[in-house]
Amino acid sequence: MKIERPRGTRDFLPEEMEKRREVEKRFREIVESFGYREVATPTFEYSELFKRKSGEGIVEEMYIFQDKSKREIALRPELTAPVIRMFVNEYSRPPKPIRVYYFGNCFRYERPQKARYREFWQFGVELIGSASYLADAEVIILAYNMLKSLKIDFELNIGHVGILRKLLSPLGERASKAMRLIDKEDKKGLMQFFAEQNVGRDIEEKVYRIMELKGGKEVIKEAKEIVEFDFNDLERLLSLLESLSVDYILNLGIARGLDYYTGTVFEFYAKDLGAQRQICGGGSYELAQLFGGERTPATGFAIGFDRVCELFSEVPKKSPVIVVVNFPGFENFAFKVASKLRSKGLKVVVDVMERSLKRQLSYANDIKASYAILIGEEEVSRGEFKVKDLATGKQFDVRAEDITTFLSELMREGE
RNA sequence: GCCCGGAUGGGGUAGCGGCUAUCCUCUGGGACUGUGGAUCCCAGGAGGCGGGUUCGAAUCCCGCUCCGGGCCCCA
Repeated sequence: MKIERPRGTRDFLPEEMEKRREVEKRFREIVESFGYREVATPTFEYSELFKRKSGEGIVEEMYIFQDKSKREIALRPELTAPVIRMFVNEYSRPPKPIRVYYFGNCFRYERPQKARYREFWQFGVELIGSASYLADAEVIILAYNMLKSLKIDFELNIGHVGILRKLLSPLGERASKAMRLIDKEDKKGLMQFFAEQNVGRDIEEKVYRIMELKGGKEVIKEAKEIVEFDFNDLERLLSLLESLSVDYILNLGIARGLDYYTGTVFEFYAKDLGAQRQICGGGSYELAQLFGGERTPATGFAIGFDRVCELFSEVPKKSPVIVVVNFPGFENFAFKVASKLRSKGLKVVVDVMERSLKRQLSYANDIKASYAILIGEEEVSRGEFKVKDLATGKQFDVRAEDITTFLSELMREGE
């Protein structure tokens, strides 16, 4: 009986992995160009960390187990909480703002479907210490650039939780519940809630109107007529984005069910991804105090790495491979030549199957090698190797001592 | 937790009650003892699991498992 992969997990074959590494490489280059530095946190944490952030309800969706000392452990379902925990525990002293990024696997016990897996990867950043709209602008621009670098089709939606909260402020504690319903776009539940709570007709109507507001900057004008709110930061944020040619849709219906979000929130949606369209989500928040730290403003986002990889269609360039082909008895020469070439940074493959020359060349062809170096009696006695261009079939005699420079130059030309 | 579809060699498939389970690809070898891609030949490898119906099941029925898509959820 074969052993299968656990449900919701995947194996990545070389081709897939090369693509993923290419995406990762581009992301790293961009975040680092913004001055973000990488951090890593444990794969598992006390489940309490995530419960505090997201509520008891998420227990259902987490991989939770007891370790041998009866500690309740959870495989991380996301990375913002661990990063903020790290900030609170041991990284709160550096000069503000702190710019960090992460790339790691996360685990959620959910029903798998297209672009949703039980083990998945998140690439994200946290910008900690600033409450300014400039911080929000920076991370939005950063996410925007990252996704653009993959040449994928997406739509950026920006909202602000403060507007709806202001509107709901007369409800006091009960506002959170309403925010959750708005977040879910549960219109029925919302109407029922308003009725039960005896919320005034006036507020109810205004909430519905705000939820519908979607479009360009002009939407703010309409919003101002509905609710008394300081739109200054939002306006400045949007102008800044516009001056940098960042396309966005202002969507005041974006809400968040959780109280730690403080202001700007944003989501990136991809076309052509079925039900799981969201490829990036973020916003400003305050979490540190929930984990025993000082109240600290932060903003950040997480990109659904697997989802963007599915959309990324470019085939990364592969560096050329050289195959050393040898006749029986010349294995030592083959290995030596290979070592020499590798030390110059070339990718070199030797025969380890003790096959015939013919089969070795056939294999070279199968793996799409660029060049083959032939080593046998003739070559060794003359102090020369034959270098065969596998694309053209042309063959050159090259002196043994010149082989590395000869091939290095060939590779440079090929670029 | 709910709904729909599916499961045949490593990958892609045909058969849909009855010969040794089809074809392509793949992998290894050979034709061809110092030169790849072509061709030919040989070899390798398969009906998810359990039960039922039947003289006989890959095929029909039931259950389970797993996979895919959607709902819910999405921190």
